[in-house]
Amino acid sequence: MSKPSDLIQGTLDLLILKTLSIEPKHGWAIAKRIQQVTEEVLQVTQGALYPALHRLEQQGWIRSEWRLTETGREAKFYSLTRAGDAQLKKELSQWERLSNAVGLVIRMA
Amino acid sequence: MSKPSDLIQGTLDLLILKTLSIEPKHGWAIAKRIQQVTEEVLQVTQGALYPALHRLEQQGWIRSEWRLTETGREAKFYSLTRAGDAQLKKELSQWERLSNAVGLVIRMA
DNA sequence: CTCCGATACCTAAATAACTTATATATCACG
DNA sequence: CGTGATATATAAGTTATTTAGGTATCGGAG
Repeated sequence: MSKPSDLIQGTLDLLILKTLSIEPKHGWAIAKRIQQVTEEVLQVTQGALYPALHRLEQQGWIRSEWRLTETGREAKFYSLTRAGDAQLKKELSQWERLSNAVGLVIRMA
Repeated sequence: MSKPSDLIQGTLDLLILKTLSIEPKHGWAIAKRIQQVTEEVLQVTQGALYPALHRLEQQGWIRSEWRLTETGREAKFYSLTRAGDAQLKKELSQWERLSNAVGLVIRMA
């Protein structure tokens, strides 16, 4: 099944913000979605997930609200704030910048 | 001059190993090379550089030797070991795997 | 000749993000 | 009624980094 290998440090905020930019979701669903989209390459464990969500909420980038899931269970739904959208754009361009730079190094002759 | 923004956490070992796979270099020169190749996007500070070099040497992935630089100064030259070359390949494929996964998330509809 | 900026090495304290482990509770299913 | 999936959460420990120091040599300007 290939080892989990998890995350690239510092990208979790970006992954969460991007996921929420599609539509509001609760924590568990965010993690599931990221794993699904990446074909299980990225594993978002609870110990990383919940602190990250609280971090982002404290920054004012996301906001939460208890609602019912499709399956009728209580869950904390998070949605992107306007500031969060701006932050997402920042983190996206930062990621492009840095990951391209890594690419330059690993492809250097 | 655009903010430094430095590194993606966990990629420094890869950057160093790759740089040394071209040719042996001393620490200072490794840092300079990475900055140069990335057009100053990646900044390798000394506080990150030297501990990383010691880490890699302890793992047996690089080996060191005092020699003279082109400008006639003593410096510790590092070169890749066979194990280091294997490790480089591992880290390269790991990077591809993970950074592609991030790409999937940030490009998801 | 002396001072300064660049080269070259190094370490320590603090911070941040993550991993691992644990805890709780509900729901669906057999 | 017990188990596995859903759902949230925190605590302890690890690790890589940032920030801030410290040492020393060399070349060139003044």
